[in-house]
Amino acid sequence: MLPRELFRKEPERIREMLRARHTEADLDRLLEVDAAWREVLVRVEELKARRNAGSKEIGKLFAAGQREEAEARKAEMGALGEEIKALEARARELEAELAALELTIPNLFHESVPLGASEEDNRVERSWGEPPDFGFEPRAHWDLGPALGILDFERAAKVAGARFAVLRGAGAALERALITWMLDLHVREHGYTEVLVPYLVNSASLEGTGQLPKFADDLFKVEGHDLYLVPTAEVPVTNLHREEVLAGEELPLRYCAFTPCFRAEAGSYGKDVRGLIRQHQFHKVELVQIAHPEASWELLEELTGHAEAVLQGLGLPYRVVSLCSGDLGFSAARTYDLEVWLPGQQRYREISSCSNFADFQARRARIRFKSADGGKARLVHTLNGSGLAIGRTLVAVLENYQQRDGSVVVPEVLRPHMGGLEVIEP
RNA sequence: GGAGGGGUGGCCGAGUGGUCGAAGGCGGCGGUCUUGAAAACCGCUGAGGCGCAAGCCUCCAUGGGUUCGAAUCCCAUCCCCUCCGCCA
Repeated sequence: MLPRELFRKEPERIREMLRARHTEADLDRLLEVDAAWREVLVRVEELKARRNAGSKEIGKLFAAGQREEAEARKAEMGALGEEIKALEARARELEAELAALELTIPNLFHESVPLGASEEDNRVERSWGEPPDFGFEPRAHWDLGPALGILDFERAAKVAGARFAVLRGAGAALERALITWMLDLHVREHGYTEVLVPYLVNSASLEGTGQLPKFADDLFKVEGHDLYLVPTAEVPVTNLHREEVLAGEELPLRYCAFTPCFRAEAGSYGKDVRGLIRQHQFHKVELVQIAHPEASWELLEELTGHAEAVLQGLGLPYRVVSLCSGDLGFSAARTYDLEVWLPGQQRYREISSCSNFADFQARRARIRFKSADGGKARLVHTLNGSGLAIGRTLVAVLENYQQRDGSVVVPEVLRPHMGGLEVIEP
């Protein structure tokens, strides 16, 4: 959500942003409704001021025993009340429409964001590691996994449907090792506080971080309840501090959380239908920071580094990409994607997305801070990034550590978490 | 699921129809005192919106209603606590 002043004072800036994002929003209607709402509001408040003064007088007249005079005023105020009620209803209507429109406007983006229409225009910032040279034709994980007996898509389809997977034996252990190792790394090396949060969240939380109202189709909703399966830990973790005023000194708050993530993936039919890349349910270790506005851009670099440290620790080649204006998420002001090399597909694939939302989420979720030296409460900046998506990391490990005979070497850092296992064999 | 109790400012807590945006306390800020600090004492200290401005309007869980006037009365919903039931 953007500040209303901005719509009023600099609508052209917003129009320009919408163009650069290659997205549509009814800004004209928003401006029209805003003007109408303010007009009605001024009239309502005038009438209310009169009624308040009148009512106060009635109290005094009764106290003074002037009953007749008081009754006359009562009749007068009664008529006023009817008028107020009608105008107020109109004002409420307009404000509701304004609020709804406001939620459909995406965030302004940082000046460093490259302009462009699609992921073709994203900018590669740097890369790390070399794609391995196998000396044989590397296989994709959807061949490797089932052959090793650690991945079963068919039985997953039977118990749930498409876009689900069953991990088995060393596969399940590998997933679990990745989760534990990543959490430990962020907690012990990077100074994050681990939190374990609800996997079902209410609609207020989803509005706070920007998934609702625009992206309801991407979510799984629990029938008969105001509850949704979390699409990412970003939602419960950022909303931990919704409607709070934090102490400036304790910023930044750094949280990491492991959660399953559930996504309906509506509109991605036919995309990544094979393998673990795009699932209705996957695991993710998420990093969330709640920051002082002056520190957030630097913290985005830092947080991205924390996610990179995971890939480096696992020895997985990757590159860092700046999302262009057209590819940027609705709430993000700037995003770095980490893309890991997948030998089975001979391409880089997104494995982490690290964003600064500036005050966009904070305004929706009313997360503010106050400095010890007084002053007004100000909006915080929020950031988050995957550190990392576990399923895709498992894919990357299988494909990058495969051997000619179809076995997979376990990355060294994970071995202590897998009972010392060094190689996954059929 | 059943019965009962409750949701008030950064926090705790009083307030059952008008003078209440709300006592008191804690915390915070400023001051007096002090070499400095603590203690003590004094003062200040909620948020949002509209308006060029003076100023006005909202906000006591949320949404409706009654009334000239609602934190206070009525209805609905949500959340928390206690007990009972069920249950990993």
